[in-house]
Amino acid sequence: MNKEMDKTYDPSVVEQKWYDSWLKNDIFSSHPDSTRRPFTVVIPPPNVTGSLHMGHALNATMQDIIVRFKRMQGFNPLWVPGTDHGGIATQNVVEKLLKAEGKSRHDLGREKFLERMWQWRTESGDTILMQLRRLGCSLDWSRTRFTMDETCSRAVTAAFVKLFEKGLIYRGKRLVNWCPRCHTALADIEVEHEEEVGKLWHIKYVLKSRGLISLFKKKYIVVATTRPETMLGDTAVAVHPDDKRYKDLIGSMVVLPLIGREIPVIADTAIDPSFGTGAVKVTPAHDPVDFEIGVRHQLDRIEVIDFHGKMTAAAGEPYAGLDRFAARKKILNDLEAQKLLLETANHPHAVGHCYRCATVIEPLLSEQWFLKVEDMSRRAMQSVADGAVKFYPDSWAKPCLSWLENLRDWCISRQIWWGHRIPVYYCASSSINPYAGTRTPTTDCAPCASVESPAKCPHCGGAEMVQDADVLDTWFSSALWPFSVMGWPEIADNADLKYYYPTSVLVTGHEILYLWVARMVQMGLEFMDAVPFKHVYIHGIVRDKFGKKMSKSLGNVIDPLGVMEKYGTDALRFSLTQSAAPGRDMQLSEDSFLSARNFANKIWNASRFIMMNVRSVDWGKDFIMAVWPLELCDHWILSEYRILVGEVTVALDSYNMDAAARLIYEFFWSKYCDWYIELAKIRIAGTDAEKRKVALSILTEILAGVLRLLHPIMPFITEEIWSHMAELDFRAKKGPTIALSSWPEVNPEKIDTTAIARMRALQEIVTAVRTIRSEMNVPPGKLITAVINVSAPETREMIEQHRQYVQYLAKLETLTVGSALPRPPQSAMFVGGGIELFVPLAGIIDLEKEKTRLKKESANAAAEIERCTAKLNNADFSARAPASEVAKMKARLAEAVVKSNNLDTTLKAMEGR
RNA sequence: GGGCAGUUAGCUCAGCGGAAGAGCACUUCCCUUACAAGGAAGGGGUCACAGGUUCGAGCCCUGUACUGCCCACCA
Repeated sequence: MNKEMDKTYDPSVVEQKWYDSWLKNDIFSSHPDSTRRPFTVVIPPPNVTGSLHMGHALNATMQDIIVRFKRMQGFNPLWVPGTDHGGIATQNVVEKLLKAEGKSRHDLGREKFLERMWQWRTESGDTILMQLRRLGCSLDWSRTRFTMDETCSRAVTAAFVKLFEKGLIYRGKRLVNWCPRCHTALADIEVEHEEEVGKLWHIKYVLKSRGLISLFKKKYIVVATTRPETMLGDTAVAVHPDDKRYKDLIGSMVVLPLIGREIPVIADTAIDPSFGTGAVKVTPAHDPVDFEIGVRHQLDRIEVIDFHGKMTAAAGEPYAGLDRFAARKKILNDLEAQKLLLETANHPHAVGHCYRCATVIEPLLSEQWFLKVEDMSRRAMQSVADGAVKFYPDSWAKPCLSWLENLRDWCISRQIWWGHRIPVYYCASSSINPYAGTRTPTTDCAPCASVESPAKCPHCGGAEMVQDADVLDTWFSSALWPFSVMGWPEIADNADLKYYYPTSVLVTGHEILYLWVARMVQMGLEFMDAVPFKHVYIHGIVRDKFGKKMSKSLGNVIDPLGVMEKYGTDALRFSLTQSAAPGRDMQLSEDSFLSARNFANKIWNASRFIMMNVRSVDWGKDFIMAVWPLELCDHWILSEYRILVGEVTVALDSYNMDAAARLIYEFFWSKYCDWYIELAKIRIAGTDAEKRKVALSILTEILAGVLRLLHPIMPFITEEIWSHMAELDFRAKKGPTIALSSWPEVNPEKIDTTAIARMRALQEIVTAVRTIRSEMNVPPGKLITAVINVSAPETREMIEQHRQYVQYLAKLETLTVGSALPRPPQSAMFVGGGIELFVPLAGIIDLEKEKTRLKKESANAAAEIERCTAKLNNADFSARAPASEVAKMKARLAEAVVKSNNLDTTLKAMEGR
């Protein structure tokens, strides 16, 4: 550990070493411990199909920051890792593999196919978990869960049975969102609506002659539709009951074009008379609104599209067997040919797509299992409303509430094979058994839900039971995650559940707020009688530099693994953290990693410099901290550090990780490195061994503090540097790994505002000299002299006392301080902060250039005088603004006046010369 | 159609009631023994627009315009 540090920070040699070390020392695992407060986080389980993308990296980094922060604060943190089986998505992946072999899942059969699925999951399912290790995540790997493992599966079955027995789960033939490609039903929320410019076709439905044609003004009624193919299943035409145009047609019959079926004109208030023609074709089997109308008017439901998206036999010749879009085309042609197509208008409208494969969703009638959500939603809303679940940022509470409020029953059955099979069993002889085939039912036994496969029918004792073929929506198991990972439904002796539940915070992106977060709240309340998490921290979505969502298909993804490879994991983490304003999406480009990488290198080199010098000192037996006496810059940097610690702690406590990152960056680079290290060099290079120790002590103390503040964000580099500080005894008190060191605590009362003000004044002088140097092209290395006039005696004395700071930083050979020293000939000038500064530059100075510069300054001063005067002359300002503001303004004016006078005097003298 | 964000330097974003900030990019100078992945200095902004509140407004209020996202059964 005592070896010299390399000249640049090389993440590749460091990261693996420390992660292994953390694992070896078992510092991430957590056990219930009544003497410590728990802090629990469950990871949003990534799909087993996944490889780590930027969204995962951001999400995991945010959680790791919080968890590491809490660990250092002395909590007993538990962060549970795991993966989601990812139902449809994962099955699609394996089906694609099969397809490449020229096979379908049906060729294999359910059992063989599932074997194949498990094989795949065993081979590839842990990839993303390995990648989370690479990211440095402090997850308790001994608790790794998978939604389809034994623990989680038991919870899923138990939850289903409980809900079933409570009467909240029911089966029914409903209109559901069907994906013809994935061949399964989807929940409402799994349908993605996309605005598309479609067509609105106006079609003529001819009225049936009743022998009293003259009674009608019109011979036909025009309906408007975006989906003409569904007309084959029309069983009515609906108009609004108060629509004068159609009032007298209600009750009459029209002839369905192409088919010739006679259907009634009905009145329903669901119709908006102002849209289209005000007359709507009603297809109860293929449209949710029409379905409802159909229920109200007892209309037939004619199913004309099948589960593959093809027209059924019921659609009639010549359409039967055609794909739905081909049928649409043909129908339009046929209507056109019969002069029944009156108008084709462009019509932007939202079209539903499958969230897994983007196929256009087809509303179809089918038998599905539903979960009644009304009561659960009500309780969830209550929790959000009364703050039992608190959102960060809280602007997400309202959308969450309104989603819960408008929630309809959840379709939980899926017609795929990969997932938790629905634990419902039918008596084989029952009329209810959907899998009876040609068998003649002999009983009416109701199906039962059961954790174990029942040996016989609980109703008739029949020995043959058939399990439902469907599996549960993958989000059903996800919804149980916060307690299923801890072994629910085991409650009695479940120490984990007692200790760790409810979890402390859930960290996630807003794209799965409803899909997942809201449902966990519902399920947590239902089964645990307590919210699953107290806080929800919502971070943004990672976008590319053009603001587009990163996706493989767009080809704009930045691979986090590549970034880690190229810039280091800490650079990736810092970069993500810095841009992660709560709730706001972030645009990421390659540049941001570069600056984070540079920051890491800066930390590295500052540390290298300090350690190099620390080692060159003979400390005696121990490394002694805080050796007296301290001087101004020590008080200053300690004060700035104390401010920093307070601000970073507040930021992390309120999930403002971005602010924490920026605060540390700013302090470390612009204060600690740019000023303090430079000033400390005076003592480090000096001959006074005691002073040298003081400077190095403070440098080390603050470095150790900053490393700890930074550790949650940049775990690897901080640990590596920490290890290089191994021989310093203060470290022993703070733990063998920085991950278990204590979070810095400071006494805010010790913040020395005078020291801060004084340093600011000195910095201003240094900057002024440097500016003059730069403007007059004086090389940085060339020693020059300066003369300062200061009117205030205490400031003068302060500068005298710290002249060395100024001389060292501004590279001044001599510095003369006085109150009314004359302007040296051929000198450049600066006025400000109560001082007048001259830099004699005989032979170097360009007097014309200097005059121009001073004139500009003079004009600025004049403008300032005007501004301040105007403000002070405003009676309302003096009367209403706080006294401190008025005083500040007066001081500003006074300074500007002095500045202006000094500049003008000098300018006059220069003119006269 | 509803809702929620955003609009500040060329780019990415901080600041959210009392003198316009950072990083990157740009210009000039510097390989000064921590760091050229660096140092010093500099140029660049009527803080989207219009009203209002206030002694005072990027900052609060009300509209408007764009941009993005979420929700929604106008066929």
